[in-house]
Amino acid sequence: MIVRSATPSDDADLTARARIRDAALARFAADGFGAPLRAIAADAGVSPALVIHHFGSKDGLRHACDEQVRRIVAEGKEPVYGAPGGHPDRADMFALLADVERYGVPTLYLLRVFQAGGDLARELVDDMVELTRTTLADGVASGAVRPSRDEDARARYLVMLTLGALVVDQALHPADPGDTGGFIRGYMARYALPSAEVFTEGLLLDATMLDAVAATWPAPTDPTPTDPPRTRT
Amino acid sequence: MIVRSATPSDDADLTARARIRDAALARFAADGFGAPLRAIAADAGVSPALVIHHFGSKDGLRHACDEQVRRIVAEGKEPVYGAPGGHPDRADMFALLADVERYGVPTLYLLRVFQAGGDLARELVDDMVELTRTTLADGVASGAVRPSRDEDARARYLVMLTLGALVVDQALHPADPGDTGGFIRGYMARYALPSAEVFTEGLLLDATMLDAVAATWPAPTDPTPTDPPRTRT
DNA sequence: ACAGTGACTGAACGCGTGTTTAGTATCGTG
DNA sequence: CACGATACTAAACACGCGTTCAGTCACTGT
Repeated sequence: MIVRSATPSDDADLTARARIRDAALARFAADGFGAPLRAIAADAGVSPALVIHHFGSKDGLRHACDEQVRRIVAEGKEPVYGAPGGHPDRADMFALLADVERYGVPTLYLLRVFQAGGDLARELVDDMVELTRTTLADGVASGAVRPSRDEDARARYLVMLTLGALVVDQALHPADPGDTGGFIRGYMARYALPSAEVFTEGLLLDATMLDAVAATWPAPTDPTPTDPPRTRT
Repeated sequence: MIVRSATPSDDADLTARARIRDAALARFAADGFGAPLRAIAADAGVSPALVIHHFGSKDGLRHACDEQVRRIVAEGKEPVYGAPGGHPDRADMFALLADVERYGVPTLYLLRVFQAGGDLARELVDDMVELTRTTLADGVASGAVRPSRDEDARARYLVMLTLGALVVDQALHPADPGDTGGFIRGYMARYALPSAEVFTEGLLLDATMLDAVAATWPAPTDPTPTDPPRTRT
């Protein structure tokens, strides 16, 4: 059993283990998960062997980074969403966005996660879809959001759209590792206006394409099989 | 020139160089650009040394694949857009989409390109942005598309959104290498409806967020194109 | 004082990578 | 036929990777 009596839990962030983890987070965020272990060790000022000693393997290090960023996300989400199932507070959300310098590295790390795919990415996307779904449902109930023919599909699609744009933007114009917050601010400066525009006003003025699409890929009927198989055309 | 024969494999009548190129295209599409040269050589039924002999290096092979997919895109675009600068024909566009089985591998290859970033990705995205810009301008002129406060930014944002969703969807749910068309059809089945819905009807019912965003990030008064920030060290 | 334990390192190992080399078969052309 | 160029391969090479190993150091409990 390992007991860390000499160091308080808060000082744990100063241990070599934490230094390695943070260096890996930054490296992975900057260069992707193909970044060499030796580079991470050099960033942390330790030998490659020590990384293995503390984390067992590169996968173990990756896992520790995942857990760390999960922790950061949870603690950043907490003031915005309050208790689990709570509703987002927009003022706190903007405050969080303004504090983007603090969350720049974890954000870029997450973009690398979504870029690379894998189990954690699927899990996080599912979480975001669920969060978006409930938030949109609240909006629909309060009259702020237009109802959809398929709320689940819309929530997932919106997550894929916004996440994907961030991922590709990062792939196309890699963020300066020294100014991780600049990436987010630049993204906002470029896309905030068209984003707000498209999502409030729409894009197409006539519904011919929507009708054609709705006829070709109809929305799923109610999950209860009491409805007739024929959906509205 | 080349006559297809009833050989067990359609590749048998291609030259080794073309066979290697096609094998690389499929491998890169399936596994990304980190795919080992030896695997590509095995797929093509040749030795790794022959790949180098024909393409000089792995980068050379990658470049040949880029050129090939560029050719395929051009010849697929030609009946839809006609002469350079022509306007898209929607009927031909749907015909092209129906022929997705034929273009499945090049499409997935392109998604890998956008996922990995790099010069080709930037170039292709710029092309697509330009194409989208003119197409949207036509739509605005004909009254089919709503005007924007910043047409350039909107065109770029729409390209990033739709491309990004495809890239992330592929990263999260890798396509079956044996059924590359299934990925596209599945994507359509899942997202065509919410896509058409969002882009014709919009999402938000009141413009408070749009107003706030327009005040924080106003549209450029002068239509000077915003150059992407080059912050590489 | 003294074993014990964990942090830590330099050097090496095994492996997979892209690439090179030397050599063989095959083809086109004088 | 002769011969040079091309297609092609087996084997080896050089290198970077994650990982292992043997050993040193510092600290801790008995």
